[in-house]
Amino acid sequence: MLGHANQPLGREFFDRHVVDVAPDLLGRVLVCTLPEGTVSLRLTEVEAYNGADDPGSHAYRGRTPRNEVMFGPPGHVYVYFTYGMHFCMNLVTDQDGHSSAVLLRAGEVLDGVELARRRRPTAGRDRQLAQGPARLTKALGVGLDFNGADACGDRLPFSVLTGTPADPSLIRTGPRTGVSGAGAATPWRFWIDGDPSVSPYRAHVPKRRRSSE
DNA sequence: AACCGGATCGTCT
DNA sequence: GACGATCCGGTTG
Repeated sequence: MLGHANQPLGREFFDRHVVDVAPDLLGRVLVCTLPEGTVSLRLTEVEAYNGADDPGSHAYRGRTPRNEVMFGPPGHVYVYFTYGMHFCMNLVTDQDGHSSAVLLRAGEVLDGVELARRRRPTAGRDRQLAQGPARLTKALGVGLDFNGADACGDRLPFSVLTGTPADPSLIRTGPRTGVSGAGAATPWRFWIDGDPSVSPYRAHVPKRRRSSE
C-alpha cells in the first residue's frame, strides 16, 4: 500500500484549529520542487502560533504587510525573514480571516539529500540538514519569494503528502523556542520523541543589556 | 556539551 | 533606533 502513503493533503487538512493541525503534521512529507531539483523531508518538529490569542505570534498585534498571509486562507505558505539573514517557513491553518500558522522547525531529508547538502555545505551529518527552522528553509531552497505560495493542489513548488503520520504515543509537547513573555508558557511546540533530526531545545534567553560599568 | 559573541537588516515602536 | 519564532564558529570544561 505504498501509493496510499503519499497522497497530497487537501486544503481541508489545514482548515482546522492550529493546535489540531500542528501535531498532525508530524511525520508528513513536505516536497519542494525548484528548477535545481526536488528536496523532500519528513516533518519532525513544529510550533503552533495562534494569532488572535497568542502573544508569541507575529499576528498578535494585528495585520501588517509582513503577516498578511497568516490572515488569508489555509494551506498557504508564510515565509518571513529574521536576524538579518534567515528565513523561516509556516503553513497557514484555520479558516480565512483567522491568523494562525504552524512554524516548521525541523525535518528529516528524504529525497534530494545531495541538493540539500549543496545548499547547506556546513551541515555535518545528514540529520542536521534541516535541524532548525532556518536550516530547513535553506535545505529546501525557500526564501521570501515563496511567501504566500499555495501548498495544496498540484501547484509547484510545494506539496504536503500524507506520509506516515507520527505514532501519537511518540509525540511530545513543550514550550516554544525563542518566544518570550506570556506566550512562552503555552506548550505549543510538538516533536517526535527520539528523532535525531529534532533540534535541541533552547529556552528563550533575553539578550542582556550591557550594564553601564 | 555548554556557553559566547558576531553576523546582518526588515519590521515595528 | 532596538531587536528578533537563528545559525555558526570559536573557546572552555
